[in-house]
Amino acid sequence: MSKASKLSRRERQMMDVIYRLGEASAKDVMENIEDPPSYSSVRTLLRKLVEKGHVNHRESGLKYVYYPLVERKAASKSALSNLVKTFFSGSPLQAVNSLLDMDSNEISDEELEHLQALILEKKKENKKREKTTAKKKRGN
Amino acid sequence: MSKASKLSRRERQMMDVIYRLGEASAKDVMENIEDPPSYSSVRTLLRKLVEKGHVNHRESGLKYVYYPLVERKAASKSALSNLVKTFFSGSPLQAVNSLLDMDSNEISDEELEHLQALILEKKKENKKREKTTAKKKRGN
DNA sequence: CCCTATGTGTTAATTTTTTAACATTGTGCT
DNA sequence: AGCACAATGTTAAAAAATTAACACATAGGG
Repeated sequence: MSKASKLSRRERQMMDVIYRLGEASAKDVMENIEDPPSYSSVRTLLRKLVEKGHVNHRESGLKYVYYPLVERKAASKSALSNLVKTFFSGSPLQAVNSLLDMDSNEISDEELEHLQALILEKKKENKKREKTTAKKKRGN
Repeated sequence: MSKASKLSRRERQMMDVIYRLGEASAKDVMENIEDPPSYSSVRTLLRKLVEKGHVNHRESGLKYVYYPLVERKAASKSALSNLVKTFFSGSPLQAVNSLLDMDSNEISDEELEHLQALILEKKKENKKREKTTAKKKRGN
């Protein structure tokens, strides 16, 4: 399992905020949690996240700004993969389906075309794979 | 925020297992958590999840089988929506992109065509929306 | 019937998480 | 310099989560 699965509830909420904002001060974090704990708690937890190696901070003027140590991209992949396993029987496609169906979601023509291009690429890959599979069969 | 964000670490792990399996006995849950707590703990937590209204159980022979009270579909949407906000700037499309790129992921031609069909539908919807927007503009 | 295996229920101790209170530090302004 | 402000650091109390230990119930095999 990934690091993420070991986070306590508050730690998880805070990591989410940090990923969402890219980087965040204690104040930022607090303002972006619903039902936030006290400022003091936020700071304590941030320090704990540093200790545990989930984030680091740099000084920015007076204050600290915290940023994740696992890159957003890597973290998102891991999170997605987890979600797909949990809710979509391990099929990313089912997840895609669900995403496209999300209302509140107006995808522009441009974006749709980009997607189409991606799909075409995938199809090409499939054809390639087909060939090599055929080769193998002949080999047997 | 959704119910899910209030779960403790163990509770979250257990809910994940229950969603993944559809339904699960205490033993099932335990066997599907890495670094699992003791059997006793699992049972205690399951009872807590019942109290809190996250799951219910039915008797199956001797044992209890637990199932989620929020349907998988609803829960998955909520989880996806969250993940999209956290890691993809609120753009489901970016998430789709990432999903399609997940290696370990061979999508069949059939599935790809299904996706293409979906995209075409979306495009149609866009055209419709364009029209109504145009109307509005004339109205102003 | 009796024993064992496999369940659950209850309770209390332990550990971790969360919170609050107080101390300290540095900057900028008057 | 002296004050107010906005930060962080430290410590200990309070609350919540996690664990373990023990009690009880029932089915099945010998």
